[in-house]
Amino acid sequence: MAKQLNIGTVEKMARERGLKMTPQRRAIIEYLQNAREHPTTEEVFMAVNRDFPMTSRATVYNTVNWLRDAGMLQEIYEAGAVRLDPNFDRHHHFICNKCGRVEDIGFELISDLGICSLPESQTIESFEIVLRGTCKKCRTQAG
Amino acid sequence: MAKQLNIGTVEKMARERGLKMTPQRRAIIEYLQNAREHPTTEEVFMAVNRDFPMTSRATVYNTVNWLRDAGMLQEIYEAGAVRLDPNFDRHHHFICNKCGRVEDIGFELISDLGICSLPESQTIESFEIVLRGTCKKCRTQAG
DNA sequence: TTGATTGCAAACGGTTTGCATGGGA
DNA sequence: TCCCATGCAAACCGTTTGCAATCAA
Repeated sequence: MAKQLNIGTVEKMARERGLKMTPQRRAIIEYLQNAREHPTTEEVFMAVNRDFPMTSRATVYNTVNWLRDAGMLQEIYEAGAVRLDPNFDRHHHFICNKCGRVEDIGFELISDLGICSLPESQTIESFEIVLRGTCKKCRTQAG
Repeated sequence: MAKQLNIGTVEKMARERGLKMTPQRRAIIEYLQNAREHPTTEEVFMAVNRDFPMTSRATVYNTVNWLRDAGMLQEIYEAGAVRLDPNFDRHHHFICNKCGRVEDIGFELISDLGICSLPESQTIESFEIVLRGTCKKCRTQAG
């Protein structure tokens, strides 16, 4: 099972650290745990306020940073703004050159990364593969 | 030989497109073609002005965007600001988790990327591997 | 000569901060 | 009750834009 942002785990973590669960935080986490589109913080802000007014931008940023620092949210740096990924299991990314959509690629789908002759000047702790190309939607639209 | 930002190539490209070479552009390109540290635009601005006052921030951004659009400069999106990479040959990146330093990894040093079972919903045009860990400097300092 | 490029300053968009009010444990 | 969290607005920082003056071709 993939490690995925989950409100139960967040509540446990909050209790352990003496932090509080508020309706705003719950709404943000509930939106993020189902988000498949790697939303920006602005998109989270708008979506949450559609369902649960009023949550301020500052609260969205606070909550997102809190989750990120706790390792429960991955940030993807793209042009313009940071995108959020509730999947914190090891995985890779596909970025569409046309529309900018970011898709998760399961870690197990790419195998045999042969690091054959890296000079030993760095200690490698993790790696991620960023694939770029055209997504299904753009490919069928462009013909 | 790696494809590397080079003032001769830029001059040729400028001539072909009817664009002008100015002292400011020359200074920016000369700095970038020797830069090994993946500078931010702000760092380019400061370095160029140390040697060649006065070049405005706007000019640095214009020139960088022009080179990027011509495919002669790669941008690396990291937290905070975009970093610039005069190496536009295929290569991978190593990012230090401690100091944030970005190092180039030769494309040929990592082989055998086995894409074994990608669903065929995307067309892959390129890929880049982002390695994360501790760089030599931070490793020896931290002991 | 002439249109691309420059410097400047203001605008812009994403993110952070300070502070008084409000609310969860 | 006691802090933590909230909303708001201003600040911040990287980047873009508008404009008049300038300069490479």
